[in-house]
Order: sequence, then C-alpha cells, then structure tokens
Amino acid sequence: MDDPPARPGSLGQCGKGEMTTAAIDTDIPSTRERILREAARLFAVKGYYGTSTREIAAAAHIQQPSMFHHFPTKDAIMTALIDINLDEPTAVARREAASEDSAALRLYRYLAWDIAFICRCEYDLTSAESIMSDPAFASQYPRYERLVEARRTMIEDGIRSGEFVDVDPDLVQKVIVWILRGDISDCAGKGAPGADETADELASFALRALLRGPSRLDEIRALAKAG
Amino acid sequence: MDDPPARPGSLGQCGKGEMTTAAIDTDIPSTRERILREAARLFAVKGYYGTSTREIAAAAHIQQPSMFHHFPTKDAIMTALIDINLDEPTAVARREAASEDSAALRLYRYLAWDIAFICRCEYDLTSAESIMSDPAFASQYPRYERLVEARRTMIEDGIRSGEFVDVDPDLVQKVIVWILRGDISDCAGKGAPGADETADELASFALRALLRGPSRLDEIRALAKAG
DNA sequence: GTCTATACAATGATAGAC
DNA sequence: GTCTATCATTGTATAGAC
Repeated sequence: MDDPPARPGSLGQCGKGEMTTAAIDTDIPSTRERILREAARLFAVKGYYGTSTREIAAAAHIQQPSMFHHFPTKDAIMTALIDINLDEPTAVARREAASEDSAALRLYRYLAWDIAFICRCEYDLTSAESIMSDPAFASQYPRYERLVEARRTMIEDGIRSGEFVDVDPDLVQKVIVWILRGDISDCAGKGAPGADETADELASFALRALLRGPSRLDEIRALAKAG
Repeated sequence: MDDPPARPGSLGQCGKGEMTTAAIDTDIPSTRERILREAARLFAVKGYYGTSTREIAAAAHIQQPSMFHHFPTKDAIMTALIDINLDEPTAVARREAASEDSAALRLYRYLAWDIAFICRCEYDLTSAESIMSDPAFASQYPRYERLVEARRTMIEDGIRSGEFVDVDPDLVQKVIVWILRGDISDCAGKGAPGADETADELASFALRALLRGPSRLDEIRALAKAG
C-alpha cells in the first residue's frame, strides 16, 4: 500500500518485474516479453483489432497457437499492457497529489516523471492508452479514473492557491492527458533518446500555460531537479 | 485554387457539400450521410478494424450489402471521413500561414477556427485523425503533411520574430497536433455545445505557453474577434 | 513450451431478384 | 436503392503429439 514508487533517476525501468522464474535481467528477452513487446508495437500501428494473433506470433518468432500458452486470450495481452501503463504512473501521481509541496512543483514533478517513464518504457503503450475508451475494456476504466483523479487534485490545488491562472480545471486536465497521450504515441517503445529533455520541455510547456507568474518556472525546475 | 475557405462565423458547416442530387439542406439525412455519420461514431469508439460493416449498416438502418451501393469498399468510408477532416482545415491553415499578420495572431486565428470546426462537425473525426499513422492508409499521408507544414510555418515565424519563447518548433508542432487531436476525440460529433468558448480556451492555452509576453494574449484575442 | 492440424464464428464483398 | 442468399477469407481459440 505504501511502497515508494520510482523517481526520475531511480527505477522507472518499465516492464521489468514482468520476469518469469529465472533470468533477473539478462539481455535475451523471454518469449512472454517478446510477445508483449511486439504486440504493443503492432497494436500502436494497426490498432488492437487490426492486429491479428498470427501477426503478433510471427513478430515474436513463434507459431500462433504457442501464444496461448503465455496468454489465455488476445485481450489478456492488452490487459498486461494496461497494467504497465497504469500501475507506476498512478502510484507516482497519487503520491504527488498527497504531497505538501506547492501545486506547481508537484504537477511539474509528476509530469516530468511520467513523460520520462513513457519515453524510457520498452513497450509502446499507445494502444494501452487509447483502448481506455473502448467499451470492450470498460472493466479497466475505474483504474484509469484513479490516475485522472490524482492529476485533477494537483490542478485544482494550483488554481485554488492562485499559483495557476483561473482556467477550467477540467479543460486543463484534458490538455494534460492529451499531451501525455501524444508523448506516448510519439516516443513510446523507442528506448529513451532524450527522455529527460523531452520531459522537461513538455512539463515546462504545460506549466508556462498554467503559471500566473511564468517567471517562477525556472525556480520550480531547479527545485524539482534538487529534490 | 484560391476559393476563400470558411471563417469562424461563416461556413464551417462540416459535412455539407456531401449532398447527393436533390435536398440542399433538409433535416432528413440521406442514406449515404447516415452511413458516414454512424461509421464515424463507431470507428471512434471501437476503431476502424474493430467496427464491422454489419454494425455500420445496422446503425444506419440498412442491410449490410446495401452499404456497398453507396461506398465501393469499407475503406472508402474512411477516406471520405479523411477528406472532411483535412480539406477545409488545410485550406484555412495555408491561408493563415501565408498571411502577413503577426505569427501569434495567425496561429491563434487558425487554432480557434480549427477547434470550432471540430466541435461543430457533425461527424466524429477521431478515427480519421488517428488512422493517419496506419500503413494501410499511407496513401493519405501526403495530404496530411501539407496541413502539418502550414502549421509549422506559423510556429517557426513566431519563434523567429521573437513573439514566441525559444522552444523547439517540432515539439510545439507536436503539442498543437495533440491538442487538436484531443479536442476531436473529446467533442467531435457532439453537435456544437460551446464550440467558440472551447476554441478560445484551447487556443489561449497554447498561446500562453508560447508567447514571450503573455500579456499580449488579450490583445491578440481582441484582434482575432475584430478581424 | 512449442509444434501441426483444425474447429468454428465473423469478416468484407458479390450475385442477382425485386 | 434495397433486399436475401452466399462466397472466400481470415479471425480467435482448442486438441493433442512431441
């Protein structure tokens, strides 16, 4: 319930912990990992329904029925990706939402962490994010809502305290989701070229649009880097 | 080549011009229009591949084979939606890109127009936008690129002139695409509840993040409203 | 844990009557 | 312009040998 989630520099190696029995961090990925990675990549390009289990199997270099030894159904693959997409980010967002620092600092810190997480993730989580509006995966909505709620808390705190300009919190929440979603489709699954720079640039973009005194941005960035 | 495209208050009635022979603007939609509207709605929820021609036909209150009298193939429906998504917005973006006003004013004007267009559109263009990264529709990429280029021009003009802060133009371009895409998935196909307010709020958000002097925003909004 | 063979439902699209 | 009937293909998933 209270295990400290990853921080920018520390963990954030998304997808590890997916290990089977042996092989703690060898470079040769297990079949299960290969399926997950290739499925994520294909889902991102052609969509969940547009990708067949045959294509996934071929990309993972196994025969199609062999896939069902690792995942009971096709949608179990998607659910595994949704787990990766939600678990850690939700933990970090909730921790920041409950923190006592200024809202601007908390929001910046969460955004920068999440964007870096996305960029570093070895799975392309595009589909895991866009599938959240598919009725077939409605059972996953509540988990997503917890993340949305944590973000909303930070935004509303900032508006209430006067740190942010007086805009519609729902609209800001939406724009932030759109930026995160965009970043996912832009750089997820590409390893981590410039994860930290992208994180700073995008989080700064959002904060510039929100801060009543934009000159505070550099102070916030310095505090985030120090803490 | 030079027909003046719609302005905020004037046309922007997306989807008209799709008329068949008679019936210039009656309230009872033709079968073709019904197919297009229902397909757009279903594509947005379950994706292009996740939506069967049978579902579309059922929603349009016809039998499945009857659909093929109006569209030769399933992907012809999608192509028709892509047309609606690209034609007018590209015309407006290119006009603003070539205009002689300040970059900030041009970008605000284009953004506000496009967002209002999206909100007012009777078709949910979510899928038409996201399908642009599907190899199966690669033949449509070049058309989309023309829109991207026009937007890039405005952004680079603003950075060069010093109106905008010195950020990576590619990153800004991306964020703007993400905001437009988000707005599409958020309010496309819902008629037009608060189109102009949403347009102003979102365009203002983007401009606040970009303007070196955020105080100029009100002046720009006033100029846009006047012109 | 991976394979071959296959069951069986759903898909996009066509033929031809009215 | 819409219908019924139907085709060929592809989809997910299972059975059972190795």
